[in-house]
Amino acid sequence: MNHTRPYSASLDRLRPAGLRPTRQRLALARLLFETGDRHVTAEQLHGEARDTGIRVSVATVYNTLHQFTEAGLLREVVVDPGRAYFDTNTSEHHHFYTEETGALEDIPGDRVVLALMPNTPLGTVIDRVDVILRLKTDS
Amino acid sequence: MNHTRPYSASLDRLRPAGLRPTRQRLALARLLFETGDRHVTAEQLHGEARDTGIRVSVATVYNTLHQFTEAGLLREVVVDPGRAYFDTNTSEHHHFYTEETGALEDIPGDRVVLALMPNTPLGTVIDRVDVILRLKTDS
DNA sequence: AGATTTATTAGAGTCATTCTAATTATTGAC
DNA sequence: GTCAATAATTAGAATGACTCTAATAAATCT
Repeated sequence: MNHTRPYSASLDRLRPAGLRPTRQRLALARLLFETGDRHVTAEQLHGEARDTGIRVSVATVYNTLHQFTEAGLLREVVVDPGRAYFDTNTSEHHHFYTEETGALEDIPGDRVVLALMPNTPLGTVIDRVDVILRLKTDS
Repeated sequence: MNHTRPYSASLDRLRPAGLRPTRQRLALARLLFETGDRHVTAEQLHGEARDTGIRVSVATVYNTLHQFTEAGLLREVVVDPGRAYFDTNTSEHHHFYTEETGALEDIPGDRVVLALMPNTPLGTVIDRVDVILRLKTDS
């Protein structure tokens, strides 16, 4: 970590996305991107910001997560009807999800291979392929 | 369709699940299972019941969908953070989902083949594998 | 039939998320 | 740098999907 220009990496992410480097966006970008790949909910991120002494409203956390997703900096992962997760790893990969605990993690490397590509319904094309391995604790 | 004993098929579904054959459950079962495979939300099913002249509360629609799912008569499909879909096809299969329209449909037959099985995290086993092909309308 | 158990219900409550309209920050032109 | 123009942030209200509560009603058991 470079403590002399702590925001420069985040700045470089926002600029090409056409997002003004506001105090809130820079701070949230640091929380999201400076500790390796991670999965967060809006509530979690808002809590972390609070704990780090950053004053940011819930609305801004939601706005920022969606703007980052649009800009390709984040990817939304749909595993739970009722809460949205965001993944800082935007490369092609899949997920383990443990419903009981809410734990969401990337499936390492190329451990999932899809041999597929059915014909899509008329007038549509594939936008994304999501594979979720739903886990339960073994009893 | 046998119009002389219109509820007998539904009855036969409820009995083994240990669910009392109430007026509401029988009516909802008919809506769900008598028109081939389908995908519904609670709101949709409640609307259909209303339109068919069945008086049933929202709470009961939710209760019934969850009880049917527990009993293995339905399967929940998670594609949208914010609304739950239920699928009357409980056999192993996967889904197309078009976010723009909310359209959810089964992927026919064996058109998806997963070659996988990564090691799961310690203390867990795979409960279910979900594959969602997210579609967009081609422009 | 009467007692017991289980379901249903209306409406209040909750939770994640989005909206609104007012305030504040950032930018671009001078 | 200053100032207007533009865009972002905010608190709090609003929404939407779902769950809970505790009272009533229906199904089952004896």
